[in-house]
Amino acid sequence: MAIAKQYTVNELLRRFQLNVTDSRKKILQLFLNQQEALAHADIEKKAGEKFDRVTVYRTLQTFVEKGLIHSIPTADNSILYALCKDDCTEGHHQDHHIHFVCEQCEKTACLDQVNIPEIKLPLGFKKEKIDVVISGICKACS
Amino acid sequence: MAIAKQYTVNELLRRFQLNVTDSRKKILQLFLNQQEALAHADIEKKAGEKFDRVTVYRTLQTFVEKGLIHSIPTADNSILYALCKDDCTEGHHQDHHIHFVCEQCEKTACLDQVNIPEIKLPLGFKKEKIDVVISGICKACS
DNA sequence: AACACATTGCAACAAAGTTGCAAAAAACAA
DNA sequence: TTGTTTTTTGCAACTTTGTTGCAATGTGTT
Repeated sequence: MAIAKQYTVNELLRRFQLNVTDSRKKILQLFLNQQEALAHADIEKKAGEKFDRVTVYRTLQTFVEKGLIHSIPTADNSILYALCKDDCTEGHHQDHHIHFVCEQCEKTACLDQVNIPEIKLPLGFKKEKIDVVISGICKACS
Repeated sequence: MAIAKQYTVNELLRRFQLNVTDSRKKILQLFLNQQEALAHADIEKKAGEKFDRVTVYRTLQTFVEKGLIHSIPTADNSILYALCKDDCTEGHHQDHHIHFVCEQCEKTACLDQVNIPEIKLPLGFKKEKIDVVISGICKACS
């Protein structure tokens, strides 16, 4: 299901079969307003009025399960979350885009334009999902 | 610097300019005996006699800094460690191999044979480092 | 052996994440 | 709208994970 800006937060939540609540609206809005990926801590801080830490955990988990956002593991052992641009469905994320981590501004973005070339695995290995994280200097910083 | 099995643990530690201690020998031996990547928790458990949690943290950190092992971030927000097969040097890891996570046995391995194809980034982005994690079913499980 | 230096383990702490449960809010039905 | 059911929230208590300072111990060197 595609997440496009023409939908309101309420409409989006409905489309993803989620009850419309305050925390979900605020947190989803955060993602819509934002280019780069967000960490749990960012969300706790930026979500305007403060929600309980537990609520943020549970909201993110729900969003991932329903396919609104996907998670990106990072080198420093934390998880970032970003909106799923398209064809992510409940339980199965198609992250066929790459993630770019800027070493200067430390922001992480999804590069939707870039395709991941086919990678041939040795005999016997079956590929289900591929995650590519490239770090370097982003467009804004160079 | 290449890590080959013909060297003893002691020799390896010396070569990487590390003092030879009990915990370092035991932990390095663990990695040498093992195909797949290890999590901090695995190491605490498997390291025969128990070392303090702090010692394990510090030993792993030292090994990463000196280039004996490299770390692999995982989707469930934990870090795995694996031996560096070759050309990793102090402070700079050349992880030009991919990591494969089996969804069945949950083991993570480095596929050294597989090369990462060139990925063209949009104008303005400068690539420094690339991490590829593929999940699916491994050879042993299929 | 004696020295300098590096490493360890303990304790205390900080941060991150989880669970159960009662209260509050949302959805649903009449 | 009102009442009923179901979902979500926030709190408290807890577990797990990771960090820091420091005294004691171990390692390398002469």
